[in-house]
Formats: sequence, structure tokens, C-alpha cells
Amino acid sequence: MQDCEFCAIKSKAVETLNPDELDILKQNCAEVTLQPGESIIKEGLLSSHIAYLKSGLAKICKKGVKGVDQILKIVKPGSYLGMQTVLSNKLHQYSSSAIEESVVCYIDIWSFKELITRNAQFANELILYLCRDELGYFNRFVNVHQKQIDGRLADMILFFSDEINESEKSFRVPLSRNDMAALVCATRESVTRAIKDLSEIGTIRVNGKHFEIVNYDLLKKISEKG
Amino acid sequence: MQDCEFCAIKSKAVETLNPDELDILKQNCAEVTLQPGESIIKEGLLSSHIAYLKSGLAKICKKGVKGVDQILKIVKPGSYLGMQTVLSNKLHQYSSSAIEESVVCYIDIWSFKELITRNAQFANELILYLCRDELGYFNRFVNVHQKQIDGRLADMILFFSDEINESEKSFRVPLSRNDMAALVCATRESVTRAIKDLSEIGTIRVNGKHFEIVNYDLLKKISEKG
DNA sequence: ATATGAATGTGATTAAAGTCACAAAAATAT
DNA sequence: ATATTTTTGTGACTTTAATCACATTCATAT
Repeated sequence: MQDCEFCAIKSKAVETLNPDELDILKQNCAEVTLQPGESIIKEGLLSSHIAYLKSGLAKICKKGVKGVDQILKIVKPGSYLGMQTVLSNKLHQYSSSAIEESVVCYIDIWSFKELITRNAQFANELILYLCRDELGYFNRFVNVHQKQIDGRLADMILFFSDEINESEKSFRVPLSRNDMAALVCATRESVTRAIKDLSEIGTIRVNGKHFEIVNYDLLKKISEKG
Repeated sequence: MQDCEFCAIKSKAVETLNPDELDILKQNCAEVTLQPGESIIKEGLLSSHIAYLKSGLAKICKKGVKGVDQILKIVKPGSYLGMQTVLSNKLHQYSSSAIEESVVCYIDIWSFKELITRNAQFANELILYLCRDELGYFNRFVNVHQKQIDGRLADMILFFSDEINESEKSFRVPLSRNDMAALVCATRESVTRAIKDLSEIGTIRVNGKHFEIVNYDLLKKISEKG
């Protein structure tokens, strides 16, 4: 059992809870530590819990018609996993798994629903969360379609630098080339070639999973013009 | 001023409102009739209202890097427009316009927020709405990337038949070829050719904007296998 | 250290869809 | 009814990225 009141990365929603409500959360919340590759939620299975990523990094995947998994998003601490599914659907509509050692809190779906109906501020924060999340997907949707591979890969690299590594210019991308491909909607081979492209024109330096941004402005330009 | 209490297509959220709350809604809600092509909300402008589509049909568009508009979704009556933006962002992140004569209710954003914080059931229904909406985009996201044009066009045709025209086999798609292209993420020319393909193998019969599904099963198969 | 299997890089080839240019048809205005 | 503009269809060609086949590197287990 967790002490959600003093959670290091309390969500805005949880901050609205009063002591009684916090108690409901505490009683129905289980913290788990996951290794890279371990599954958080599984597409197609009955959903019973919402997951909250406390630390680490995870991916959200969805099966496509060809059976190939597509990565919808890389999620960082402070994100809810399985919320959309649990609340409006019986079965998980996407999978999620850790891509780095992660700590996840599983919250019982009924307790979660209880908190929503009890506390309008809590609900309100979830609404804001969902809205922002959806707008993010809108952006991703148009970007992925209008940019070609180099631009999409530039996006990925900028994302890992700006969003995941506090704008560090040198960082590790904890994804295989296959996963990178699933993330930028391409094939493994195309990703390899795009990495080579970006390296050759001097925007990045790459060694395995280790990326270094050499020319940020150029990378940004490639990302923007597609 | 509208009588939202007796709205012909009251949303589930509005159904949770008590008389006082309904009154807030009534007082802050304006009904407008729009002609095809008329704008409902505009990307980049300050958002002050949420729109609720009471009748007709609208499209949701978003500008991409190439300046080309992409159609995120075709929305039918009972949908909220601009909700994600208004609640979490100052500026509209997407545009919406009528593609058929439509009736839209504009609800003042502050009244809307007031209802959310007053009535947890109202908030709860909005959460469910947002979740379903987002899951729809997840589907769209993977489909659009894994299917090729014929499959995506089949999807579009099935959508207009099943979702918009109560499974009628013969119907009008109120979109130009250009809009169809923006919807299925392709070019006008490719759409023309895909329509020709599907016609030649006998799945559909097309005359201008008028579509007829001749072989539903085959069309479904093309949609499924991509 | 060696063997095994997975992940990655690379070149050749193919396929899908975009681009361009123009003709035909349809819609709209005069 | 005619002119003008917009939309749509079509063929030739190009571009992008996928596919395939294989080599290489890397990680892990024995």
C-alpha cells in the first residue's frame, strides 16, 4: 500500500483529493517495479486497473491490420496508462510496456471511478489531462503524414532530447531500431538509413542507442520542413 | 436562447444536469445554422466557446507542416467541437467547418467549466466522451499507416455507409475529391485512382459524389486486409 | 573463449503513391 | 446562353520508402 499523499510525482488530479479520498486511493493502489520490456497493460485483455507511471519510461503500442505493432507514444512519469480504455471500454485497446526500469502504480478502476464521481475537481483535472493528451495525438497524426522519414526521425530525436532528457544534447534512446521504426511509422531499414542521412549532414552523431545532437538548429529545420 | 432541456439530441453529459444547471447552460448557449463550407471554429484563433453539433455534418481539420490541411475526422450530430482546445489551451488547435447544412450550439467556455466543477456526473460523461474519442483516433492512427490507399478509401466508404447513413448502401459523400484525399491521407489523384480500382473490381459504383456499395463483403475485406 | 541467436547495416530491387501537365466535365457567374 | 472558374480524370514520370537477401556486429549463454 502506498502513501499517495506524499507521492513524489503526484498528479494534478490527485492533488485535488481530500484526506478521505486520498485514503480511498491509498487503499486501492499497488506499486510495482518493472524491468525494461515488462508489460504494464495488454491489448485485448479485460481491463481492471489504471496504471500511473511514477518513474521510468514506457511505450504505448497498438496492433495494426498487418499484425505489426505501432508505437502510439512514449510516455514519461506522471502519465496514466489505460485510462481511456478502462473508462469507456471493457477490453484494453492498446498495450503498454516499460522501456526502462519503471515504477508503476496500479489503481483499481472502481476506486478511480468513485473518485471521479465524488470529486468534480479530480474529474476536471482528468478532463484537462485527456484534452492535452488528445491534442498531442492530433499533432502527431498530421506530422507523421506530412513529414518524410528524416523529418519524423528528427522529431523523435528532438523529443528524446527536449522532453525526456531535459534538453541534454547527448542521451540514450532506449529503443531498438525496430521500435524506433514502429514509433516513426517506418521500417527498421529506413530508420537505419535516415540515421545515416542525419549523421552525414552533420546534425547528429550516433553510436548504437547513444545519440548526440551536433547541430540543433539544422535538426530543428529538418523536423519543421518535414 | 435555447431550451436545452428539450434538445432533440441532448448529450449524455447534459442529461445529468439538474434544472439550475440546465438554466446556466440555457443562458449561455446560442444556436446557429450553418451552410456547407461555413466555419465553426478556426485553428489559431482565441477560443471562447465550445460548439455542439446538433444536426448536419462537419469536418475537423488541422494544418500540417506543408500548409496542407489534413482532415482528422468527420463528426456527426452529438459531437462537441473545440472541447480539447478550449479546456487546455488558449488557441484553437484545429479548425472545423460544416460540410452539410448544420445546426450548432455555441456554449460559453466559462459556463461549460462551471458545469464541470459543479456536477461531477457531467464531468464524468465528458471524460467518457473524451476517452471514446481518443480511442477512435488511436484506431485511425494505426489504420492510416498500415493500410494502403484502397484500404483507406474502403474505410471511408464504410464509414459513410455504416456511421453516417444508417448502413444504407447508396449515399452521397459530401466531400470533394480533395477533401476525401485529406481524410484518407493521400492526394486527389490517388483518390481518383483508388475509386476507379474499387469500381473496376465491382465493390462499388460511383457517380460524382454519389456512392453505392455493390459488394459489401469484398469492400470489408479490402478494408480489413489493408 | 566459443557458440548461438538477436539486432543492425547495406545494397539491389520493387512497389506504392506523389508530382506534373493537361484535358474534360461540372459548377458558378455574367 | 456563354464565359469563367473550379473540380475531376488521366497518362507519363519521379520519388520515397518498402521489401528482400545477406553480411556484420553485438549480446548472451555455455
